[in-house]
Amino acid sequence: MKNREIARIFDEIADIMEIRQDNIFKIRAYRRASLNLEGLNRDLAQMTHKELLEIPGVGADLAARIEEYLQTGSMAYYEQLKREIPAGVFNMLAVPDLGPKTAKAIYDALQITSLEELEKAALDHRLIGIKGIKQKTEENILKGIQSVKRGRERQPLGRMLPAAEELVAALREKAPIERIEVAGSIRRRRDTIKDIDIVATSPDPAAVMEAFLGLTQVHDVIMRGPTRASVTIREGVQVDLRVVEPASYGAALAYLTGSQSHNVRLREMAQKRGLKINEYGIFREEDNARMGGENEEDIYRLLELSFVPAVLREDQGEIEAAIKGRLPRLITAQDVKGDLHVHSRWSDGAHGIAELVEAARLRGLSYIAVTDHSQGLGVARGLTVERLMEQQAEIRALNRELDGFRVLHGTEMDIRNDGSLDFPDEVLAELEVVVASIHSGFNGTKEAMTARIVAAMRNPHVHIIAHPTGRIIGEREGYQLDMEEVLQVAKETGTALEINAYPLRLDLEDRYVRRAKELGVKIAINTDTHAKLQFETLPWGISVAQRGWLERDDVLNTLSAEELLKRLKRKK
DNA sequence: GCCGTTTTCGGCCCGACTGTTTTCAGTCG
Repeated sequence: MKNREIARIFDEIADIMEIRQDNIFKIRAYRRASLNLEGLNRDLAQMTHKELLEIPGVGADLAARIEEYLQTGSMAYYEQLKREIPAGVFNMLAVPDLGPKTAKAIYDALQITSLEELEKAALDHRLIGIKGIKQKTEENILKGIQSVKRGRERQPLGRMLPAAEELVAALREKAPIERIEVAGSIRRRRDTIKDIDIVATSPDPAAVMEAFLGLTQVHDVIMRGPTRASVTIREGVQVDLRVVEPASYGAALAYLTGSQSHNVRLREMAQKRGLKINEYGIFREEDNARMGGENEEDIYRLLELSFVPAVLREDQGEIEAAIKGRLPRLITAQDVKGDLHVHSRWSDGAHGIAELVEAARLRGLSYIAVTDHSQGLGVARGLTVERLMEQQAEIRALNRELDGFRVLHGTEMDIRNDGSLDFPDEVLAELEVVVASIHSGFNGTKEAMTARIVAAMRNPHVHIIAHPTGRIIGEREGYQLDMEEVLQVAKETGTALEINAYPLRLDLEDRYVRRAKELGVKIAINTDTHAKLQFETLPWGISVAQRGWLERDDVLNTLSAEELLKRLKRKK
């Protein structure tokens, strides 16, 4: 998928134009388009010209550049701009706090062409004396180079949300705090996170700042002011804290939650109504009278918009929907009645089926499908046909004893390297829920991997494709897949795709979830539980579903067990 | 370069913090 590449190119074009001191609004246009492409829920390569023009911030010119890149693999305008600017200036922009102005000044003075040369120049104190640079700035540039070397990859939500909640708990303990919340892309539940944003109110803001800077997790202080401080924590992740007056809490929370594009849109709308939105509140332009800001709802109300949940704030059509009052009624965890992907001790799970039932009941579920691995997956003690049938007998016996809860018998069947399935049709016909997935041969070509999944979906007994891309966030990329093809065949065959709620999977990705909804492809939100505590991960999957605009009826396992079984039989 | 329940031309979100400055430019989010 070229979306990220093109987003990066637009951002680099903006960088170069900034160095050239081009028109600031033209630069912003490229930045805005870049942001929106990065968060886009569709594969650019699959979109028509008309659809490209519907992307916020993309007009005729940028659509043409996107198409040029998709067709030729390069963008003439970008290549030309890059030739006009020395590589040295460009390379320096990677250093935090070193922007286009300073980079150009350094280049003009020293003709530096790489970060290595920049580091050497800083160590030799040759930067001092260049316009606006003294000792402190030189030191900061050196620090910045170190942080570039360490790298600052986006981190999995699965690790950053717990880290953020730990910081909030520590702050609550050490300082007087009224309201406090994790904001930013964590609150929007993006699957990867760049930094942690926290907003708080307190009767003693200075005490909160002091407590924050003194937390044991804090590794380095980047900046500190009366209302705002930035630090890095162990993992090299940046944490920003904002402390505001209670009357500003909602405005600050909205501001820090973003996305940036969403906020810019709201501020533009406010402007047209003679209002001004900042992180302190929403004000009337003429006399600066405060109209609201204590709660986020004030902002949407004053703009005559439906309240937009944080998970939707990506400037991907939610504002248009909020104007018309047509936002989705997002699915909640309470809507989910069962879990269709659960492992027991029969294969690689840690608990017996009865224990799993008990745990699922406590979570408020009324059914689970036990889907242990199939025979081909030796490492996970996959079940032979004989063992599968023994398991069926145990589940039938258990169901006779259960009241108000049902165990469905299923399998997580391996899709073999050649696209064939690990159980024959007559065995699959015995099962109530057939989940199929790939566990090996991840290095196949896009065509081969797509063909494997498609072959599985074309089997009339396969109900759900589990963790469709196989990715583990921060550890391994998913295998290559033509997701549009997969989605089309899912629609055609009536096969559901899984949102795997395991925090490091979150696979299907949100943008494909939204595409699935557009096409009418059903989604199952499953925990892939291997130990009973893992039922607790359901909310992670719900967040992905919400980011994909899903409502209750888009999700298979919001049905009762009876309705579900009826639905699943329809495929055969 | 984009965009339009005031506009197809003339606008374009808003503020904090730092370092180097005697009032602000640069950078970031």
